[in-house]
Amino acid sequence: MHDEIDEVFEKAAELFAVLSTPIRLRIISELCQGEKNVGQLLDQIGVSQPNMSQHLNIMYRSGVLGKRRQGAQVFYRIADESAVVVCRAMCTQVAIDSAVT
Amino acid sequence: MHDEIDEVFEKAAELFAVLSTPIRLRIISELCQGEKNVGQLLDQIGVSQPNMSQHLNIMYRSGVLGKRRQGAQVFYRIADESAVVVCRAMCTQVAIDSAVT
DNA sequence: CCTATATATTCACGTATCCGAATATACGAA
DNA sequence: TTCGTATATTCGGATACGTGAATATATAGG
Repeated sequence: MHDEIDEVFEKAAELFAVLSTPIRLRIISELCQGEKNVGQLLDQIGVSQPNMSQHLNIMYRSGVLGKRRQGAQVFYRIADESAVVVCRAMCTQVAIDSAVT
Repeated sequence: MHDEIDEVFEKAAELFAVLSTPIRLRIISELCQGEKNVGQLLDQIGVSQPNMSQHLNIMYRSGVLGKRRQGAQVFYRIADESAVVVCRAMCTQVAIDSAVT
């Protein structure tokens, strides 16, 4: 029983870690507008191409993003909508706190 | 404009980082049942006393927890309910995914 | 004041993370 | 096949994180 709970906490913690850098939150935010390829994301987010690739890979492996190859390009999309819900909740809360302060 | 958004992402990412270890999620879970002092938390969670103190301090400084001294003991409580909402959402999602798998 | 208990802080170490630079792979066009 | 573009991987260093051990502080009771 406690093992299962701990396992849930373990996985949840890993997912929180995936969301714990502003760059990845920005990527999620961009992809909320719909599928985009790596080049398009690079245009929007100030980050080197290899670094972008690494962030995308981390989110892909964690199941937050999905991807699809089309010719030479790779399009990424939100694969786990619940992650978006969690991000929205957190960002909304932070924004409210900032506004109040 | 974009600076403010980035600032929100920055702060949200920091909060996600606070939630990115299973021990801290367990602490939050315990404190959802109500205020507890450090000794009580130590009884429930297998972690050394100094380590517990550090995790509590991290969550306190980030605003997730509040604390109150009563004699020799210090009682911690949830201070940011929205963090709990976010945790619940994440843990629920993870539990559902596990169940489906 | 002295002691015991409760909690916090410091230090040192191992490990993970992030990033830049360089390189590698995949695909389309010619 | 060769070239150019798109994306991925690897490697290195710097920095941050989680933890245990030792120590420090705070409070209550005698």
